[in-house]
Amino acid sequence: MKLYNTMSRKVEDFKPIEDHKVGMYCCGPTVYNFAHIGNLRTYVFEDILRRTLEKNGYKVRHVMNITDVGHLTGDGDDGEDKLEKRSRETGKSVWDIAAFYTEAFMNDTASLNIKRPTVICKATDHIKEMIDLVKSLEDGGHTYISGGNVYFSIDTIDDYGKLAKLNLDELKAGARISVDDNKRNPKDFVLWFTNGKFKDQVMVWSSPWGVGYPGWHLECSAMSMKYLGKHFDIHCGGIDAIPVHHTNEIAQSEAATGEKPWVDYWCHGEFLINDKGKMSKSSGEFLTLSVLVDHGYEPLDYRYFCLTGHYRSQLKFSYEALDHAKSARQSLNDKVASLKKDVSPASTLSGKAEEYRHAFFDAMSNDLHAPQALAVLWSMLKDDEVPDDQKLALLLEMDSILGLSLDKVEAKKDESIPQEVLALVSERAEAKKNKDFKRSDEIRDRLISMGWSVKDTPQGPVVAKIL
RNA sequence: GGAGUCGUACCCAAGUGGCCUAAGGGGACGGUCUGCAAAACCGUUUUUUCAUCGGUUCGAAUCCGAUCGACUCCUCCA
Repeated sequence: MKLYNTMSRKVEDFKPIEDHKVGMYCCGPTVYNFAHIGNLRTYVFEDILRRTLEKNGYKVRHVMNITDVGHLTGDGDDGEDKLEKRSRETGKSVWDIAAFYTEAFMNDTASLNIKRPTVICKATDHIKEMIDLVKSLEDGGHTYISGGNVYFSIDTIDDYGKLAKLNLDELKAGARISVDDNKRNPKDFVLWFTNGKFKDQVMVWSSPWGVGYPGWHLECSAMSMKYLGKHFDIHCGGIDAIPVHHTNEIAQSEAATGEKPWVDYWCHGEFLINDKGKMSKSSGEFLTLSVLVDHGYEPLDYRYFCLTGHYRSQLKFSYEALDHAKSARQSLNDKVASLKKDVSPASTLSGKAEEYRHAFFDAMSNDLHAPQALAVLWSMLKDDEVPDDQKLALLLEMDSILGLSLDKVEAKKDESIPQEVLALVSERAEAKKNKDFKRSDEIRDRLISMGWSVKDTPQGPVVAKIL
């Protein structure tokens, strides 16, 4: 399979460190608020990546962190911890805030049918590992203490910024940001903050440098290496993480272990944007999954919507576009339901079906070209040369990557229809037989007002709940 | 100020030198079917057209340049 590697800026053949196994680390959420649908796009992308790897025969160890501490609202030491800020605003404890939004996040991802990572690790449970990492950096001469904080000195390594292809001289010259006077180099970053910066900081731990809390890049390095080793296959995140977060992770991880490369493949998801540009928690409408649900969409409509664009392209969100995805998914589900009613999935595929199967999985295995794969799916559905039982079998197999829960779509049945409705339907059939169309239309209108639609097919009337 | 991405038919969105007279979905419209609808199925919207202008090439949506427009990053952010 092929994957685009941000480090090389090329699509590369994927070769794992160990045969048939993949270690994959994904930057998780900072749990000070709900995730918006832009955040969630990245987790859908990572889920598709994981499922595609699994489909290609790899056993995937998928690790994701929960950032429940130390994520500052600003750079340097002038920002405020987001959790503490939220705590102050709401009157709840930081621990309650973290627990609440962690659960909300897990619910969101579950409803999007995102597979649960193999390991979910919280930053606050790994302070010791972070301190150890700082210690080894200190032993290696990569740190200095200034203004009460422990900094990583990027001038102690010779390839800082390689992931983002940063030109350090130009950055300095064009720097727009206020430079922290405590830093020797403007791009140096804090490994450990000591206390005394903010009053009433709740989340603090003792360390060799005093009571305080970790810098926010530290957790991903410490936890990924704890669960995946000093060298692992894939590290994922949003593209915004490239220039600062991932750049700093690489710097501190490779400096700490002395091993390069730390990670073989860097995979980044592009942004979801709207008319005004990037979705953000601070400006514009704060679109969460539950807002979409309130508007009458199902979470999987949004998942389908994500699949219609390539993960490395910006995707434009609008309710109109989401409606398209909803309609498409509805008709896919209808197709599956009617196939399930008529046939059982074939145990083997042949001829044309096998060709579609290859086309689909080739598209997915080629840097996750989901839109192409969907096109293959639809062409296959419309192809009369593919028998229905093979269509169903292939759809279900495709869904192992798409994750649209096609396996849970129920075969078309009349079971859950109330007696009252059934009685009206047969009364209408009787009226139609007697050509009493006035009466039959009355009944149809009444059924519609009750929330049921009637469709007259060659096989007789079909009743369905109006959604 | 610096770095980079993108602009595809009504909408979303693939395609990144010849198999493109541009996938797929959505919408709209027309047809079949129907007492009428709905659903389903078929067709049209899509023959030089891929922001505009110019260039390279036997050949460009795809490469190069300019222009216009949109966006992202360099600052917490998926």
